Amino acid sequence: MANYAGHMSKRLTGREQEVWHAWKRAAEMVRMRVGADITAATGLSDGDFGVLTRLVDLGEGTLRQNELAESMGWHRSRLSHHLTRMEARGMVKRHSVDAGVQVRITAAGERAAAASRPAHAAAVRRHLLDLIPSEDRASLVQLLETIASGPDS
Amino acid sequence: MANYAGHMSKRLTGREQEVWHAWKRAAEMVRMRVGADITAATGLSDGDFGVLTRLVDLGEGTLRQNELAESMGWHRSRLSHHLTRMEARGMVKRHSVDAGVQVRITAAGERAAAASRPAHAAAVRRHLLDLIPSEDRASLVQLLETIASGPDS
DNA sequence: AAAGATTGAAGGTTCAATCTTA
DNA sequence: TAAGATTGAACCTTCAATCTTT
Repeated sequence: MANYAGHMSKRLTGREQEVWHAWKRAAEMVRMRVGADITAATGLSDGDFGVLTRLVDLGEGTLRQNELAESMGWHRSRLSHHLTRMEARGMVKRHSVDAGVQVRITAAGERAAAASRPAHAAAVRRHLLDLIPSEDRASLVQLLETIASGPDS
Repeated sequence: MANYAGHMSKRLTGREQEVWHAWKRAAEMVRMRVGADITAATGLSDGDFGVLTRLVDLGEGTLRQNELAESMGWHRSRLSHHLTRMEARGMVKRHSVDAGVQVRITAAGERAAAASRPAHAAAVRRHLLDLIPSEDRASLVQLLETIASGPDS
């Protein structure tokens, strides 16, 4: 059987493995390092920080739950569980509106987000941004967006 | 206060956020998509697959637990919990040796790894490799390795 | 029916404390 | 003492089933 595009073989070639392993290791390392730094400095998880800052930056304090899920790239149930935990800690409040749920940041959530931004920025710079030569950034973003949009786009 | 290298500001600039969000979204999407495809096709998680194939490819069926943790980029306790679950399912066995633990793949583990390779290769190609232009691969790998090696390297 | 959200159970990850052995 | 490994608790993620509203 022919193999014109390299898509038929039953396992990854050495070159393919090299890309895959480099990708996985880098993604895992950045996730672990940024997560550990943020949690140690602020007590928030990376997910907490993402929720709070999106509410502030995208919605001036409030978003539909579904918009929030979309902007984070999270599935509904994941966000639902996460908001349940954050609501219990007083970071956000939910109330139902037409055909959905509105999520609003609390005063405590705003304080936590504001207080955490410097540590978050420092961690992201240290573990990711500073390691990318500035002349590579634009093309990297384009590639990452292509990857994020997926095979069916 | 001066800001020579862009490292003093208390939050990410728009450009920095663009890189960080693109990175996070791409990493999350690839992880979710590959994970879902593999689990649906084989019943193994991505972690299971990584453990089994490393045992086969790097160690001809057996590795020190510590070497395995290092090659996966995992912390000790994470691997320990994972191996406990895999051992309960009969995929691997552990036995202690000089100053450590030796992990060995079982016959069932070998069968599972072999049976899963095609689905794994297909998922990785579909959700990552096919989306990277081949002329970009070498430079991407180099960048990912720089990122993985971290700020203290 | 379709979209948005929730739930519970099972599996995965982290942190700190502990244990074991060279 | 130091390195390798384990444990339990808390937290996070996934999946499938369910519920609610339009």
